[in-house]
Amino acid sequence: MAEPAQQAAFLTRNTVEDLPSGGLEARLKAAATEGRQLRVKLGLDPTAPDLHLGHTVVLQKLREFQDLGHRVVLIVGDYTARVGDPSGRSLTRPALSGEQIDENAATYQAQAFRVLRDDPDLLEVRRNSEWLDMRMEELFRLARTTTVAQLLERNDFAKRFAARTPISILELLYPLLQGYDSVAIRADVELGGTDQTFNLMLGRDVQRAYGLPEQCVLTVPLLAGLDGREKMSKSLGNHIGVTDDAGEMFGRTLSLPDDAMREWFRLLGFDEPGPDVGPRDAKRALGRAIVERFHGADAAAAAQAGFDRQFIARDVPEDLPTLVVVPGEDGTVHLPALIAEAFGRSRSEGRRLLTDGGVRLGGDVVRTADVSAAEVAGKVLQVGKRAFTRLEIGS
RNA sequence: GGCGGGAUUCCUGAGCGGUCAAAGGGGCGCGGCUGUAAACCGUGUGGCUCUGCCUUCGGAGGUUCGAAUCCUCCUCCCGCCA
Repeated sequence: MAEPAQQAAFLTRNTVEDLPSGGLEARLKAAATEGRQLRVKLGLDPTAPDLHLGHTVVLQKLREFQDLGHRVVLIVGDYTARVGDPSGRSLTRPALSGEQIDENAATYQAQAFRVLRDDPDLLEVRRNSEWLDMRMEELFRLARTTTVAQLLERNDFAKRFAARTPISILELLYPLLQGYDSVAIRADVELGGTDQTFNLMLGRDVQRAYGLPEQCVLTVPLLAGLDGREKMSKSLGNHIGVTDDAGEMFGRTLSLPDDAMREWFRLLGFDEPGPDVGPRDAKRALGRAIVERFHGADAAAAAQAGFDRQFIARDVPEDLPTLVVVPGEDGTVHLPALIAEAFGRSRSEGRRLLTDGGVRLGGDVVRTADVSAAEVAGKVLQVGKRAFTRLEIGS
């Protein structure tokens, strides 16, 4: 294992804050003296089933800890998810069922393993229902550790309080529950996005109140979404899922605004291309690197080839699905119906697409709703630039 | 407990009782220019058996020839006072 100072320098690369300042190095030294691994905590609430690239930034950092021999403790927030996080505007977010949480949790773990090393010495997966399903008495003890004033220091809360928008008690309790996780697993370090700084720091207070050493806090920047503005989030639809297929990953990456590209390279841990590489090629390199990480080099090459074929050569992709068409009695087919069936849109939308010139048949724009069966047989129906299906006549 | 405000289509946010499937903006779709970038331009954005018809404006009733718009009750949200 490398010297603590070197480790600290390596681990704080591309992070925003290391709190308290220099705390990580001190902790690494102490651990080295005691001859033990650090316990590095990350909590994830299994509220949505899939991880995206944004999550992998912090996972990547955890992986670095693992590579240095430290132990990652991944906490699946099954209990907190069950309560239903009331923050944000999603007033109607329903508390998830136990089964659904179990399912999500399993998916999470599987996806996290695409980044983390699944080695029992280096990874421990825990669920916070193990300790959060506590007696009132214990909750009282936890609640005594923190004052309302402390909680209101959080920017988020402060703003809402000032603006007189509602803050539920449950929301106030959330940071405490998260902090208790740190107590339960005796975290040496906790990681999170910059939006988690307050919660992570509060974990220190909670640990202290329980007579434990306080964890160090390491925050990583939030990865911007595909729009280049908001942080990546599934609900904003600006994400790339870690389970997306290779072509999807590559294509979506290319839609990233240039401004956000540098940051993506950095946060995702890829080497930036030199200054002589133009933005177009740099982004293609980024796309390949991303696909390669999750699907391998062959898939990355194939994804790029497929992309070039489809969008540069304007050719139809390989392996397109076939839709069997049954003509009407008069021997014609109704295109809006086909569009609806093939691409999951409504017939009305299909009609609009036709009049807007967004539909191609065998490469040529069609604007008529009804065409003869002979005209469509064996041809490729295309909507927009991305949706294709081959048409075959059936009976 | 008292008083007041609100619930509109993906989001936001307009909406004299008829001309409202419902303004504007955002987002998104399609088209153009391009590098599936940005910026910009055009266009569309409930459904359908589509010159019309059907279902939508928190829920249930009611008034009316006619209601997103008026009344009643209900549910939920918010603020102020206690």
